[in-house]
Amino acid sequence: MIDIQLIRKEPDAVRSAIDKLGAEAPIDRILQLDQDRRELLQQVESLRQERNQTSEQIGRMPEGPERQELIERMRGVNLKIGELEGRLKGIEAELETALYQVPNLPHESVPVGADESENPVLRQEREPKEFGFRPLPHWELGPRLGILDFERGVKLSGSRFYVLKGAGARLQRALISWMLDLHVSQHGYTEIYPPALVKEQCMWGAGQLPKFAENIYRDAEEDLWLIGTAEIPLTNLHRDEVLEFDQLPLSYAAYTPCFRREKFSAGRDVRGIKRGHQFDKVEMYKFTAPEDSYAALERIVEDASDVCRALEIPFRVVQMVTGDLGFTAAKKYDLELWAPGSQEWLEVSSVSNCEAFQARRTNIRFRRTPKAKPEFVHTLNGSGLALPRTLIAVLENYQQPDGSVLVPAVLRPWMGGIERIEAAP
RNA sequence: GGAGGGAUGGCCGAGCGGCUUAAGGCGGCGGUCUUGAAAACCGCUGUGGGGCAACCCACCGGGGGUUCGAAUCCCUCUCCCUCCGCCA
Repeated sequence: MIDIQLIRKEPDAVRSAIDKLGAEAPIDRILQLDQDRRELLQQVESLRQERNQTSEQIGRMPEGPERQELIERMRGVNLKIGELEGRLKGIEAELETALYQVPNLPHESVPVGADESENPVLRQEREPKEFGFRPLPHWELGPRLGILDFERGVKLSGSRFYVLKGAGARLQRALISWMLDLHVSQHGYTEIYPPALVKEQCMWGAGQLPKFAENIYRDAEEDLWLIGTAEIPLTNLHRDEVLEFDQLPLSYAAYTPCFRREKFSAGRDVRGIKRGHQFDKVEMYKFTAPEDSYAALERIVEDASDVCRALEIPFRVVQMVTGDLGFTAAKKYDLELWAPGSQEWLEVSSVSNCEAFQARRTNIRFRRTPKAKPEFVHTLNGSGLALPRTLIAVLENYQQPDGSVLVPAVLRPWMGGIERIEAAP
């Protein structure tokens, strides 16, 4: 959430920032509730002060009519306190609900735009190569090679599920291990294996709730929710902690499965493995001091870019305009790999600086000096990378005229030396 | 799933319903002493909120209740520990 102080002090700036997002937020209601809350709070506190002082006095008094009279009076004061507290509680609950609905505000450097069609492409590395034949989309290539089975995926779990088999399954596993090793040994991340089921509180903390409730799977009996991204457990890893300044930045890399209902994408990308209900992802995550977060954002884009570079597949970096920032990001970039068979740029990574938005929701702070007041950290996340789409890009870019697929050189050590994936005879 | 035990400040650990404004200790910070350090002694040592100054309010795992007054009594939930059952 954003800082209530900011809403209180500069409501017009907040309103215009939310306009740029193309979003809506109950700013007027928040201002009213905030004012009501403070007025009530002062009344309640002065009554409580009276009760505390009088009760102490009663404790010291001998039995007698005077003491009884004070006790009687305090009964009345208590009644009043109870009534005011009830009202205060209601207002605070409503205020919190309203604050949780306010999206993060865009950083001043983010270009204003209505939607994704206005996202500028910042740069591109490598040109799509000439194949000399018509490159196949992965949904044809995979089944022909016997490494991708849609029918059996549907048999097991319904639409948007598939089975990877043989060299296909191994290729994904190789990608996961290689990416994690790259981030851990070359980019300074600490590997984390987090739970894929988390409490509802974690969903609010990471900003998945309240907006994306329809897209989340959850257990009907327990308070356990399936993560749509490792960003969720990683955000909450340090919930309610006060970190030391010299610990920062904390950099984590995690491999997890991700689960999404895809209710918002009904009918879109139904072919292939581009958008499923379950997919794997390697995620990068950082906790930084506020003044360092924008340098860290660029750093994560580079870390994700290194993956694309090493795979020797054309990719580009796209900046999200204000209208495409989503709920939690103040600034966001996407990385897209070229898929020559599908003939499209595939979003394989999304890199965001959430500033203090998630830290405020999860109460994650740090102290500059041992005596200093705790401040909220900044949090950043970026895919590094999403597996199915990376797999698509590898298969489609490395396909050969004879229908086989070469294994990218960097992956061969993780593939037991296999250099080429060929259809079983 | 069943039975029992527990949860108190950064840590350990006391706490008959009212001088608890949470004892005491450890650790940490500052000071005195010292050439310096140690020791000793003295003081300070949480978070959030409101006023934005003095100050006030809340917080003893969470929530609710009893009372003029709750760390303390009652209900409930969560987590941890021990044992039993089940289990990859």
